Amino acid sequence: MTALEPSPEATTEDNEPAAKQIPPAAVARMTLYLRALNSLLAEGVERVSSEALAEASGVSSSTLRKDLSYVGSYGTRGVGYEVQYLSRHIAAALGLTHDWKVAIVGAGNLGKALARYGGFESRGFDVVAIFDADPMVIGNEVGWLRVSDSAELERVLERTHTNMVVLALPATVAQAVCDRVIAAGIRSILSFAPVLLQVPPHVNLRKVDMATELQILAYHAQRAQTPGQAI
Amino acid sequence: MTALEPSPEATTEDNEPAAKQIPPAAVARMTLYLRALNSLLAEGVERVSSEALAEASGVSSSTLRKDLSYVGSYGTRGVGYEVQYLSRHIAAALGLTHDWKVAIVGAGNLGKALARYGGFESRGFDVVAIFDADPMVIGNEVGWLRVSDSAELERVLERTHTNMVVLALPATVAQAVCDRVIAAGIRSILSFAPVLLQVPPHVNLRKVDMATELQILAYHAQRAQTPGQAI
DNA sequence: TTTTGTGAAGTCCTTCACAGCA
DNA sequence: TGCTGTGAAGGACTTCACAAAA
Repeated sequence: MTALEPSPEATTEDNEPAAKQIPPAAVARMTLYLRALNSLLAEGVERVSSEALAEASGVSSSTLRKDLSYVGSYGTRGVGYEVQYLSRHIAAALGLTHDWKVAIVGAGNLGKALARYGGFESRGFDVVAIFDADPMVIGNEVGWLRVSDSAELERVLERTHTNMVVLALPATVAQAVCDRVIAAGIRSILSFAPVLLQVPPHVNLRKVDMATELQILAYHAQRAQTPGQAI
Repeated sequence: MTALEPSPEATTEDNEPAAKQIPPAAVARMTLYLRALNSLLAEGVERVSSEALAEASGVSSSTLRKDLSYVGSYGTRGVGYEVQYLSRHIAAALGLTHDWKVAIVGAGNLGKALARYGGFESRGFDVVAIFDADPMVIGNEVGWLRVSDSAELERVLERTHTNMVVLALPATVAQAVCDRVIAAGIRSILSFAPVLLQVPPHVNLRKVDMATELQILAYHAQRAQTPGQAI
């Protein structure tokens, strides 16, 4: 029991939850290990060393072993890791045994692309609804779904048991919709809106901004070409 | 060979920032400051304190001031920062004075969505081409562009002076296309393919994986709900 | 007086190196 | 013997706290 905590004492009356915090950087890399493991599994590989898995994931082997040590010791010294066994344990540690129902808010170019993207289902996320406020768009088919009216947001989120929301909205309306989604009880949000969203502490918000990514690339590119440049 | 080394001091006197290495985490935040500053500019705000800009960017004021210190000192003690002036200097530090021509490879759902997304142009990136290998897709209109044949990749990249490429491809073909793009001389790549890409050291690669983002959210969500759970 | 810019302290993450086990 | 698991060392980033400047 409580295989997730490497911490020695299973305290009786502890105010803090037992499971230890995994460093954010390690959590992000876990998803890489999972992807690499599933890829190996598809190739029929049964065992893998930390060296090989690290290379397949694009990290150093010491980083890999340290990361795995946060979730437990599932390898065999002198041998390596059993691919399927390790994959299951990482998935469990990440909470992917849970059923995740995802709703997309915004049926513009990006929202539709996300709804049609096959990569979610295969990794344990069910897209169960997509919303828009535009009467010209409401009711349209997008993949297997039909666009719901944003006015029905709360009702549909509840009916579909949605527990994750993706915001694919223009910056101008993102905060207002975000507030409604949170009021409806959602605590996990992935936003593609290029704007800072204010959320209460119990809500988990992640942001993806494509223009930001290009800007970061620009910095490195400019640096490689012209080392030293003022305005 | 590029002079990327973080050489401590220039041999001559150094009043200027002198192109020092900026920590990656700071570079990422610079894009937030830039976004916030441009937003303030649009509102007609002329001056801003580190406290206010930090709040608008979602960081602490000490982090903001430390980050700004990497690119120079553009504030006035006791007063704050002039919005436009600071915005220009950060843009220059990020290399956004350069003209960036972006090509998108893959005209599926995501590729098309990216091509039609207006947020790139407004932040200094010109989308100049979009490619696909499917004869049914080649020639179709996407936004202001027409889908080019992947077979013409090298020729079109050169003709359009592309210096950044976005890969919006399935995992299976991403590496092959990536290799071609690099052979064509591109050194800045943003990949949306859910696979580890192998690139030579002089190439700058950034990755965005939407399923990964959801998995990270899942970890935090599961943790908030059920503290301690085995497989 | 106000607010920036920055050494120094503190915290978090990565890498090292080897003990521990199969 | 070979490879994992992990304390300890080393670095990188963040926060603190205050001197410097307007």
